Amino acid sequence: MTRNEKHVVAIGLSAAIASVVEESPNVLVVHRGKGDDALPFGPFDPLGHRTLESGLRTWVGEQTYLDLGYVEQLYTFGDRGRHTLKPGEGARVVSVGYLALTRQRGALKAPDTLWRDWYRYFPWEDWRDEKPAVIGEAIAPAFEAFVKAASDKAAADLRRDRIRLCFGLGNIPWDEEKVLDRYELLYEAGLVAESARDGRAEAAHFLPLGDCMMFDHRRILATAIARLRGKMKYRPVVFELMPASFTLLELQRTVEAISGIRLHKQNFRRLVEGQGLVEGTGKVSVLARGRPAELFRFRREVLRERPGVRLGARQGQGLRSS
Amino acid sequence: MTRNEKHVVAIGLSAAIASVVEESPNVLVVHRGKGDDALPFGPFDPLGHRTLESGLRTWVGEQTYLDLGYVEQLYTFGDRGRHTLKPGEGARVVSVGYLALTRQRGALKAPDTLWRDWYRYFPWEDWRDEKPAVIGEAIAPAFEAFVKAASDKAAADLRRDRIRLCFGLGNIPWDEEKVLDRYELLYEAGLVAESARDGRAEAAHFLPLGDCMMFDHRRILATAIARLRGKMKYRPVVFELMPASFTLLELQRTVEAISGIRLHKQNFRRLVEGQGLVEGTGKVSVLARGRPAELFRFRREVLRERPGVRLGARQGQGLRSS
DNA sequence: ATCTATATACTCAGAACGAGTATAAATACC
DNA sequence: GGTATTTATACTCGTTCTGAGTATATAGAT
Repeated sequence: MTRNEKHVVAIGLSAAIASVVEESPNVLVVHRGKGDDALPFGPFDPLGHRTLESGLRTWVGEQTYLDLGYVEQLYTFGDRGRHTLKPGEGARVVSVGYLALTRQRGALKAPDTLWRDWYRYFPWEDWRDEKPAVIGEAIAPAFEAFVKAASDKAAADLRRDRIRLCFGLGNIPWDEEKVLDRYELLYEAGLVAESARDGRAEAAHFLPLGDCMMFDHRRILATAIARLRGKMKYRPVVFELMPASFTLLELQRTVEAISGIRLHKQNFRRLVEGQGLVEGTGKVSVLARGRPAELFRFRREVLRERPGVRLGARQGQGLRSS
Repeated sequence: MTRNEKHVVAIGLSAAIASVVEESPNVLVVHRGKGDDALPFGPFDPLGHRTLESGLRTWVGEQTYLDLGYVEQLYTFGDRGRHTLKPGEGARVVSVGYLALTRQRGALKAPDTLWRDWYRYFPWEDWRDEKPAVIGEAIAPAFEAFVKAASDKAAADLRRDRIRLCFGLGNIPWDEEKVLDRYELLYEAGLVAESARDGRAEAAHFLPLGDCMMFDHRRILATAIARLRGKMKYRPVVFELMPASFTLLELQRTVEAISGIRLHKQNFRRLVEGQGLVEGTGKVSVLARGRPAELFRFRREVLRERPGVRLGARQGQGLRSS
C-alpha cells in the first residue's frame, strides 16, 4: 500500500460520555448557542497519539477536564455525506466512535459543555413509565407513508417487517437493544432532522423526531446506548456509573435509566446478590422515605475471580461442550 | 476540525474471510513466497468509496474474485508500531478489520490466495479433540518467566490472574470466546513472532507460537474468530457457511470447527430444531456411514418472524421488565 | 447374524427465570 | 399514638432451560 494522496483522509474521534444522575441517563454534549449539540470530539493526530484510544483520552481531557475511566471503542463510520454539515462541503472524515462511562463529581468546568438526558435525542427509547406516546402518535403514522413510498410490493413488505421488528409492533416484543436499528430506520425514512440535512430523498416526510445533533453524532450516541444496554447484561459495567456505596434500589434505578425499561425488584436483588457482585457495608442509607436500605459496594474482586460474571444474560450457552 | 497535514493518515481495510470445509475452519490469505501470510486488504479511497464497507467489498472483489455475502465490521486498530514491518518505517496506517463469511465454491482464481485452516495461526485455540498440548508444554512455562519479569509483586499478581483467566488454568474454565485476549497476552509476553518484529522489550522470551502474519493481521483474525464464536450463539450466522441443504451433524461439525469445542449431539439437535431454525427437506443424505441422516435447510424466514433467534445464548436476560 | 456407526426419540434432575406473597422497618398524616 | 404509606427484604412456586444421559432405529461392514 503506497501513501497516495488519493488515500488520505482525516480521522475524527468522538466520545459518547455517559453518566446517570438520579433517574436520568446523561450524555456530555458540547452546546454552543442555537446550533445543534455535538459530542466532544477531535481529530486523531498520527504524530502525537500512540493509539486511537489515547488520542481520544487526551482530546476529551483537554475539552472537558474529565478523566475518563472506562472507555470502549464502538464503531467506525465513513459514509459519504453523513458527517459534514452539507453534502459536498468539507473534507472526507472517517469517525471512530467511543463509549465512555463516568460519574458526575462537581460541576463541569469546561466551557460550553453540559450533561443532558439522552432521551431528549431519543424520546421513543424511554419505556420506563409507559410506551412513549410518540410511537403511536407520530412514528407509526409516518412510517405508513414510508411503506407506501416503496418502489414495489416486495420492498414495501421488507420495510413493514423492519418497522415491526425494530419498534415492536404487532406481536413483536420491544427489544431495548435495537437503539441503532431504530435510529437508522428513522433516518432512512426521513423522520429525523439529519435526513433532511444530509439531503436524503425520503426526507419528504420529514418529522423533527428528537433533538438533532451535529455531524453523525446522534448515530454514534445511538450506537453507544445500544452497546451499553447490551453489555450491562453480561459485564458488570454499571458500577462504573455508581458511587462507592449505594443501595440496591439506586443500582436498579441506574440500570433502568440506561435500559429504558422497568425491572422486577426482588429478582433484580436475587441476581445481583447471587452473582456476588456486591457486598453489604453494614451501614444503611438515611435520606430515604420508607425502611432504610443497606448500603452496598461493588466487589471488584469478581472481575478477577470468575470469568463470566454477568448482570443479566444467562451463563449457559446451550452450546455446552461434551 | 481543520484539515491539517498533521491530521492526515491512511486507512487500511482488511478482511478476515472465513469458510468451513469438512471439519476445518478456513481463512482466506494472501501468500507470496516465503513471506508471512496476509489477509486481503487495501486502502480506503475517500473519493471512490461511498462507505467503508463498500470500499472493502470492491477491494476484496478485485483481489480474490469473491462476492462476499455477510460482512461485519470488527474493530479499528491504530497502535503505533503494530502495523508497519519495522517500527518507524512507512506511513502511519489505521486499519479497519472486517469479518466476512462465505462458502467455498470451486477453486480460487486469484493469484497468491489460498484457504488455510485458521488454527495454524492459533494452535492453542482448538480444543475439539483435547486440550492442546502446546498450552501445558510451551505456553504455561513461558508465562512463568513473564510473571517473574514483572516490576513488582502487584504487577506479577495481575499478570498471573490474567493468564489464569485467559487460558483457563487452575479451576477457571476455558472460554472459547477470549481469542483476542489470549493473543494480546501472548503478544505482550513476547511469545509470538509479531512481538519481536514490532521490537517489544518483553520479546526476550520469544517463542514462535503459531504462524506469524503480516502487519496486525493476526490481531484482526483473532478479533474475527472471537466475534464469530460469540455471535454464533445469538444470531444464526453459521448458515452463511452452509450449503443449501445439510445434515444436522454437518451443521454441528461446522459450529464445532469454529468454536473449537465439542458439543452434545442430542442437545444441539433439540436447540436447532426447537428454535425453528431449520426444516427437513424429506430427502436423506447418502454418502454416510451409519443410518442416513435427513437433509435440512435453513429457514430464512426466522430472521423476519422473531427478533431474538439464537443458536445458543439464552433469551431470558435476568433483567426482565415488570 | 453380528458388529459398528450414525440418527433420532425420550427422560430426568438441577438451575435459572418470571411472577408473586409475606413480613419488617422506617416516615407521613391525622 | 395510631394508622396509612413507603420501601426493604425474605421466601415460595410453577415453568422453562440446560446438561447429561438412556433407549431405540437404521444403515453398511465383516
